This record gives sequence, C-alpha cells and structure tokens, in this order.
Amino acid sequence: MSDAEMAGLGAAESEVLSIVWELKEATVQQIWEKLPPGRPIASATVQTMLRRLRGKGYLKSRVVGKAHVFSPAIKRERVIARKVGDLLGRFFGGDAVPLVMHLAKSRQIDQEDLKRLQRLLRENSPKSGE
Amino acid sequence: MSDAEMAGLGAAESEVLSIVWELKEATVQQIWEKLPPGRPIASATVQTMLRRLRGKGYLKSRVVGKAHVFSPAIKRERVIARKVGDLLGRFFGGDAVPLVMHLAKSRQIDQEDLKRLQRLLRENSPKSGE
DNA sequence: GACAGTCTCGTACAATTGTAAGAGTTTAGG
DNA sequence: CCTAAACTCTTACAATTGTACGAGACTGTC
Repeated sequence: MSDAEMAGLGAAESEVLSIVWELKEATVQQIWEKLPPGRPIASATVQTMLRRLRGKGYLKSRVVGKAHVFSPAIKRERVIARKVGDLLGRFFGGDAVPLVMHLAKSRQIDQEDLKRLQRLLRENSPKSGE
Repeated sequence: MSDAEMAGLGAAESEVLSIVWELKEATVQQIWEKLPPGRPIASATVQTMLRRLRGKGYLKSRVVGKAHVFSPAIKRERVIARKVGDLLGRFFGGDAVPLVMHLAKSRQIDQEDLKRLQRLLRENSPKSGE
C-alpha cells in the first residue's frame, strides 16, 4: 500500500488508533475505558472505528474466544509521517521550518528543547540509515 | 467564537482556504486557476468550498458586480494553531518536542535549521509579546 | 435450569465533506 | 439583433465519517 493509497483517517478514528498504539493490543472494552473523561461515547462506536480501521489496513485482529483483539498493522511512524506531511503541505508550503517556528512562537517549545534536540540529532545522527 | 466552537475543516476546504490566504483576496476563478496541476476539480466545487468556508466564519465576501470576492475573516495563525494543536494532541500526547524530533529524523529539518531557529528565537524572543 | 447482567458484533442512520451539473447573466462577434 | 462563449451562483447527490441500537452469546447466581 503506497502512501498515496492509504485511506484517510477522521478525527475519531485517529483517536482510537492512537490508543491501540499505546496499548499495543486491546479489546473494545479496554480502549473504551481509555478514552478521556469528557468524551461520552458508546462502546459500540469504538467498535465501529476499530472495524473501519481494520478495513483500511491500519489494524489487524485475531479472535480470542468470542471477541476480537486488535493490534496495529502499520507503523505509527508511517501514519504520523503522512499526517505531518499533509499539514505541512496544506499550511506551510511543504517547509517544516515555519512549523517549528510556529511552535516556538506559541511557546510550545523553547530554547532548551531546541538545544536538547540538537544534541540528540548529533548523537543519533546516522548515515547508517535509509 | 472560541477555539472549541470553530467548525472543522476538511482537506479540500483547507486547500482552498490556504489559497485565499495567499492571495489575500480572490474570486472563484482566480482560486481555481491557482490549484495545482494534478488536481482536476470543477470550478463549481471551489465555489462550494468558498461558500462553506464563509458559512463557518473563515471567510467573508463582498459583492463586486455580479460576483463575490472572498477574503480571510480569521487569522491564519489561529487556524494553524488549532490544526497543529489537534495533531499534537492526537499523535504526540500534546508534547511538541517529539514532533520536532520526528521532523529531524525524517530529514525535514537539520542542524542548520535548528541553529537558525534558535537565533531567531533569541532575537524575536521575549516580552515583545503576543 | 431459568434469569439478569455483561460484552460482543453487525446493521443502520445522521452529519459532514467532496464534487459537479445546470440555470441565469453579461460580453464579444457577426 | 442574435448567437456563442465565459462566468457566476444555487441546488443536488455521493462518499466518508461519527454515533449507537438491538440481537445473540457467555457467566454467574438463586
């Protein structure tokens, strides 16, 4: 499945998918309980999200007893890359720098963070990769 | 209109909205021509987007002759903040640092950029508020 | 062993979003 | 004047996404 073919994700779908990533593996029930408090939603709704996510190839499931246990079928990285790419393309002309600038301006990252990032980057800095 | 109440934006809507920001002010025709080549879409479709965007409060329009001229009714910053916030919340636990880390890892920003950012941040930085 | 509670799943429906056909109007040519 | 081209706007419809009801199956209890 190429990036371009990867079906879209709605807001609610993303929310559920994130929880599955976090839990590695989970049943409807578990996911439902993990939803934030101010989010009153029927467990049946969560189930629909799961089914669709599976249909789109984001999740797989195995049957345990009567129920389905869902787990990721695609790397978190991959989805994030796509989402970030979309955002970048749509609002920042494809250039990541203004995005970081925005984060800085709105105080969501500060000098400290940037420094830390640089260090990580240097260490982690591969050439091994790709 | 509080942030929370601000109606959602679909992908196509965002695309059109971005073009209006870029042009400051534009008619259907102008926007339509500005769409990327590999995006065959009827001008009537663009018009629908514009009407909805206006309905949601993102755009306003004045009538010139028989046609409508659209222009932004809300700050680009504001919408971006919202979009970025969503992404952050949904995929990064609300923390911006991992996002930047992702950008770095995927080579969308590099050490140079970080340095430049730091400099900008320092100059532009504090108190000159909001 | 019948009954209430619990949890699953499939099906269904409403709202939102993407896309466009077609009617009405003005403009340039013949 | 009449016609064709160029635009505009309104209306309509299909796909996607958000949300949940109600039917079956399993479990423990009197």
